[in-house]
Amino acid sequence: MTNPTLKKIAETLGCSISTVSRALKFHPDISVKTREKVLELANTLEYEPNVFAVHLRTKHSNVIGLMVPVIANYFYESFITAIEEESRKNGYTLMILQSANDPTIELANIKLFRQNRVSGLFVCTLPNSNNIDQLIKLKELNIPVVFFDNVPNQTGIYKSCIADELAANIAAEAILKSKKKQVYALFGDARLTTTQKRLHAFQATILKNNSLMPIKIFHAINSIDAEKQLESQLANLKKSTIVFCMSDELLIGAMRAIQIKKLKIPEEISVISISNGFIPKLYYPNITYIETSGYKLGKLACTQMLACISGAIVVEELTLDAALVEGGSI
Amino acid sequence: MTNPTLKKIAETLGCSISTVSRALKFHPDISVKTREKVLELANTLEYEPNVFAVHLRTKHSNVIGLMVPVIANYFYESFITAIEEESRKNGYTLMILQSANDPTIELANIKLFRQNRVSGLFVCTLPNSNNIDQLIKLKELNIPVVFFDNVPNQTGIYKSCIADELAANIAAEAILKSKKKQVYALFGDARLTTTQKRLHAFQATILKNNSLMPIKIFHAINSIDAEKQLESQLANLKKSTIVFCMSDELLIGAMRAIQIKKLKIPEEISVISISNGFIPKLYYPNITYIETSGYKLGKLACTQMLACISGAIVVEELTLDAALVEGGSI
DNA sequence: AATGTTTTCGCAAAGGTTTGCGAAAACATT
DNA sequence: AATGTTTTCGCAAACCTTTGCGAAAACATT
Repeated sequence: MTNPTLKKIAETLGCSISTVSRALKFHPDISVKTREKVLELANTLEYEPNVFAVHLRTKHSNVIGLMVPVIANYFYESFITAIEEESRKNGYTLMILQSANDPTIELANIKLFRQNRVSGLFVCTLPNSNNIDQLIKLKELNIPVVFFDNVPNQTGIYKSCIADELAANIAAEAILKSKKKQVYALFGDARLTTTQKRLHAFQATILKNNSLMPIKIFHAINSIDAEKQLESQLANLKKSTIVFCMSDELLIGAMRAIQIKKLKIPEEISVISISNGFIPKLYYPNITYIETSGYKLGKLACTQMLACISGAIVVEELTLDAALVEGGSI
Repeated sequence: MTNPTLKKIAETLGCSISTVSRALKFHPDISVKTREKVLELANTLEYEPNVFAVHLRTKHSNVIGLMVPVIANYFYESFITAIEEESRKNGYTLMILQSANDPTIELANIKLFRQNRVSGLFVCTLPNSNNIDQLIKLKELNIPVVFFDNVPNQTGIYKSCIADELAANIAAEAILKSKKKQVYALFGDARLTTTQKRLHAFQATILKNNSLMPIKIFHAINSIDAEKQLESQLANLKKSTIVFCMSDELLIGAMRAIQIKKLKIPEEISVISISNGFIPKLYYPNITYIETSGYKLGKLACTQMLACISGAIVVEELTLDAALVEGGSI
């Protein structure tokens, strides 16, 4: 018998559907004797509740949505890993969609999440997103939304963030402490809130210390861009130079430029980055970095999400700690 | 009005539910006049069909399942990226689960996929999986399963594979051509079918050429293991040595060992790897590699899956091409 | 006007589960 | 035996959509 249902079990057992349903969930109304009978038949038939019917009745599925610009990214993949682990542990499954850096796709994905009545949604918005309103409207449908990484710049929404400011501060302090004579600081897309936060905190720390360190700020949108920009600077490299990268993506580009020039780290050039930790350890000496773990952020965001779903009172903005991990690159 | 339904629209319009349903899908039975009325109200109310009800009725959801040991992996993430793209384009959403190298979780995940009546399932099985039968049984429920990467060693199932043998052959030929005096060949977990295939083809090619090249074969289960094993070999490095890595994971470990020893590539040691292409380009000179694109494999597997779902006759085993990408590491 | 044809729409069932409420059955109390 | 209490279970509605079939309404033909 394929696809056994409550009805079929009831019919073969000569009892009602509701009895079967209740027996299977150990409802006290059902006598032990009939419960045993039901359980036995259900087992041999390998009965499994039809999730579609359950969803229809309960009006929600145990699915958590997750949208990222791209999956194939050192940061997002570790975030996703954490979310998947926690979701599974808590009886949820994960619906993952990429917005592919396209606001149109982003909007279509939001619609999909809405139609699927996800129990909650993790979103990293696009830098050029125009769909924030649509996301906020999900609250009306009782779908909690937790923003992470690139979060909208407004209050009244749930956010789980890297300690962008703290990380940038730590980086700036490490750079000041190094007393290098030239700093090249590579930042990402200026439209991203993470970029803005990191840049602002970075500059603030430098200023606060009244440092006369000559700092050149660059904005690069990807690793190739970073490589090119740094390469042109390295043409006439001064002694005692340190390169700062605000992300793994940029670090990759910077490292390529440095390797092509055959510069020895840290003798001829120093490097420091904000990173997940994976990329810095590919090189030797390991690159010194300020850790911003996507995995830990995922765990943090999950606590926020689960609290939201359970209806608890939730802090709007959670921030993950950041700490310096010494490599040998300074 | 929250959650507008056909019923509500019908009531406010004073017509029947079926009329509304048909009007919304431009059924010819419905007159233009009433259709317009329905459409207008549905628009202002932002009506969206309740997917749960649709699923219950149609007995399937447009969800494709995907199970990998871990998401955070250079190969899988690109595979996932491709699957997500194609799924979205074809109106499917993706349900991603990790088996986390635990057969128990793998089994639980299979159950989840079954319960959710996924339209199809992509699986990379675990090396120590004992759940192959469960996966094959899904066929009875009309759920096509496409195995990829580490595929079971049996016929009668759908597989999308890297050209393991071809890639290993190309690597072996490149190594033979290099005429190096010592070869260290790093292979992965011996229980994986990919490892077995690559090792076998590698050795066959070497043998076929009657080469007297001294080759040392190693098995490493991860990058740290690879690093340690290679490190002990590099202690007394002979001139004219080449290192082969059958995967990115191993390449990372090998490169760490090489960098720690401060060996210059390719002057003091040569490197060649089978890879996705991302890791080899982090270094300079770029590591020469035989490309096995997870992204392309994803696209290939999707064609197989979509054909299966549509009920077409499908070739059981698809194999992706492989080609040498020259870096400067030999 | 009577009959035939087409257009337009509603009834009702099906898909499977859950649950409030009521009823029958079993048992206990006087 | 009559009444009260508890145990045990079934009815039926609700969740929402889809669709075969039949019926009413509108129109055309003779």
